[in-house]
Amino acid sequence: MLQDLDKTLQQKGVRPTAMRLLVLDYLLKQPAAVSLSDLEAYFHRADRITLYRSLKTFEGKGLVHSIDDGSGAVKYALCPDDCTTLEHHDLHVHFFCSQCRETFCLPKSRIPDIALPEKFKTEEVNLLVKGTCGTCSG
Amino acid sequence: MLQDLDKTLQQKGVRPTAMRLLVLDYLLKQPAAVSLSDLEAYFHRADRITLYRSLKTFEGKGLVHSIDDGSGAVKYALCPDDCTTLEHHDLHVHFFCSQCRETFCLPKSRIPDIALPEKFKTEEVNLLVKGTCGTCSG
DNA sequence: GTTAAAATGCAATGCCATTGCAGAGCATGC
DNA sequence: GCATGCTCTGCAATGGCATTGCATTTTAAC
Ligand SMILES: [Mn+2]
Ligand SMILES: [Mn+2]
Ligand SMILES: [Zn+2]
Ligand SMILES: [Zn+2]
Repeated sequence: MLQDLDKTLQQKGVRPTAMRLLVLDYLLKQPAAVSLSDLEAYFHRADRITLYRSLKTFEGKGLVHSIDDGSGAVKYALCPDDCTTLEHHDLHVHFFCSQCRETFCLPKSRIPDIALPEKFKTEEVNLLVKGTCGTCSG
Repeated sequence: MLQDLDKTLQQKGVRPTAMRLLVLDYLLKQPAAVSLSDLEAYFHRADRITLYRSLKTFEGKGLVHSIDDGSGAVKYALCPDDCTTLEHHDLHVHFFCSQCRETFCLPKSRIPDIALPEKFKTEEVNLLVKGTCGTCSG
């Protein structure tokens, strides 16, 4: 179990420290994206900055991607396996529930191609849907 | 000319003060969305908070809409005529140029319908494209 | 075990958004 | 014209979040 986590980190080129293993373990169990404050609340004995840097390291190595859901705090969610340092393949929709304020990755909702004016070149597309999630509308 | 601005504000239920007329005039002349800092830099003699509240008032009355382009500062752009206090019709794409860091409304690029999982309900959709704008790629 | 590199903990900073409050400006009715 | 009440404005203060510097600890490599 911890072995698996260890291996996951190694494969992405992240050195598996105690804190990083705990953070990864936590991330794997979350149904929704997490903010730094979420992490801080859960690991109340850990230093905020260390948690921050864990996330940043993970992001840089293609382990998580960041999501700006407009809530004021950036959130993070695990990437699909094929993300790397150089390339993030998170071209999926993000959903922010205004009820529970959770943010979800919707990998099945792909982002359609967008027609842009002449000469405009796309590098990255972010699509954020706000509304009520399945749980809250149930 | 100033008459026109005056009328525009009145129609949206915004009382036309000196500052608001100046801000509206400025907004009308911008090809790209503006941040509070932009306003502050231009109206260097005006108070930042007053400018801030002008934008907020405009936003509340359907005169401008706000855009979170991920640059850290919220930007504002004039709404289409049919926006009101209650309803914003800015279901268009926003484009952030990573070169010049300007943000543009692309009203002609409509946002396609997004297929969501069962029970998820859409209230609002934000689509932000990052890349290189026409001017910078020219 | 020694040593260099990487990670951590703590303090400090900076930027942006937002609010409270007192004074100025404006519109209205008398 | 003048008093009155409401809105707008200016200034100060606050709070949240992201980010960095630096000294110390931990880890990995030799
Ligand atoms: Mn995602
Ligand atoms: Mn727009
Ligand atoms: Zn919800
Ligand atoms: Zn550009």
